[in-house]
Amino acid sequence: MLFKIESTDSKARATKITLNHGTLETPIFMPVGTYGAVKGITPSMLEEIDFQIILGNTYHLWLRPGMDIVESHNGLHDFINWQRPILTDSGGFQVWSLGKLRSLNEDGVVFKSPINGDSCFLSPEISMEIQTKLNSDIAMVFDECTNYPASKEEAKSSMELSLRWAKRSKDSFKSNNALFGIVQGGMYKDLRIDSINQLQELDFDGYAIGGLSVGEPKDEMLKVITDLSDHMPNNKPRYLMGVGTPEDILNAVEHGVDMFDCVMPTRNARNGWLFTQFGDIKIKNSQYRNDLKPLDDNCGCYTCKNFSRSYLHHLFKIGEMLGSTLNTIHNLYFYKKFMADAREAIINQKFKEYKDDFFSKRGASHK
RNA sequence: UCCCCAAUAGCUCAGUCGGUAGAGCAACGGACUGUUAAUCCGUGUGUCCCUGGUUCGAGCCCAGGUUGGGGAG
Repeated sequence: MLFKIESTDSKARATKITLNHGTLETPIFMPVGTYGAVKGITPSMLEEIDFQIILGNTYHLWLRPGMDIVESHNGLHDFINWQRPILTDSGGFQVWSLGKLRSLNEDGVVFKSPINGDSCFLSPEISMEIQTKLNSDIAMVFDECTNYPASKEEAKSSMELSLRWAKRSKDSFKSNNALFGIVQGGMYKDLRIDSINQLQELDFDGYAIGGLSVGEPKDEMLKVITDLSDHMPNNKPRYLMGVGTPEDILNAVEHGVDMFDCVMPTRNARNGWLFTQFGDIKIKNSQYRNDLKPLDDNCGCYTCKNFSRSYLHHLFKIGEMLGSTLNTIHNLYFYKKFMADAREAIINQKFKEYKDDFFSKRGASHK
């Protein structure tokens, strides 16, 4: 993996990350394709919008279709016909989200498969083995996502377990792909700094901030990001996991984060929530029933260039899958565009103006 | 002409022993942050077909009628 900082504007950075299947230009948003599919949209549409990397998930792909199927395709890229970079999450977050269905010990996590109730076991070593078979360009260490809220003792012991698992992940990872560490520590600044410092000693290819967007208030999330901004290594990519709204993302870019993923543009699209530069549109609302305008006059996406709000309203109301697809195209294009604009603004030393303008156009309710 | 059946929310229908009614869908809102999510959560004032009767009390029982469906001549 090659990493190069091209430009900075205050703490915000524009960088290039070269991986085995291609190069990322940051700040970058990565659409989520948990099961090896970005829901509602084809790989060719993703290429047309020009996404440079998508996510897959160790946990889900391991349970279904299983590694034998992926291996018979020589890895995830051929299985899903996506030849650009892929990042895989380790399964830590998914196992955490199973809640009561799991039990955790030093070795790893025992959980019941939500698919058939089978007892399954996931550990750092197994997660690394799966991710190696998937051949993702970026693998993530197997971590424990700390609950919110958590006492300092709980957050500390969770963070320390994640560190021990990070070391085991690193030790067992035999691949020429990249491996990122994940910072934990709850909402506690000293724990977060301990976590990043100790992860750095293990020397990962990049560092992710985990354990956010788990129900905490926005100001606490932003505080963790700002607490960490001066402690994360400059010469490596920084990835904020699972975030978020456009405003959350730009706030994090301002504090030096390079990479983001979130289900929000794709999931919200399917649920009729469309993002635009002038604020968000809930397309199912009756006010759009006979609205002949596109979602956004200035948007260059396929949906906006060809279809009215009225038509999208109709498709949503009748439950037509084309509505999900057109909405997904629009939301992903919006995310791609505002990230590309942010990158350009950083290169032109105008990030602060860009961000202020973006926030004010979208309205105060989106902070 | 007679017999039988039905009539309850915009639609399709529940409604127990008589105690002034509730589901699904639709409609209208809201939510969604490393996807168990094309998902989830809210919002129901309605001549219970009409008119009488019985009863402390009727969507429910009785009588007559209206409308619709089926059957017999």
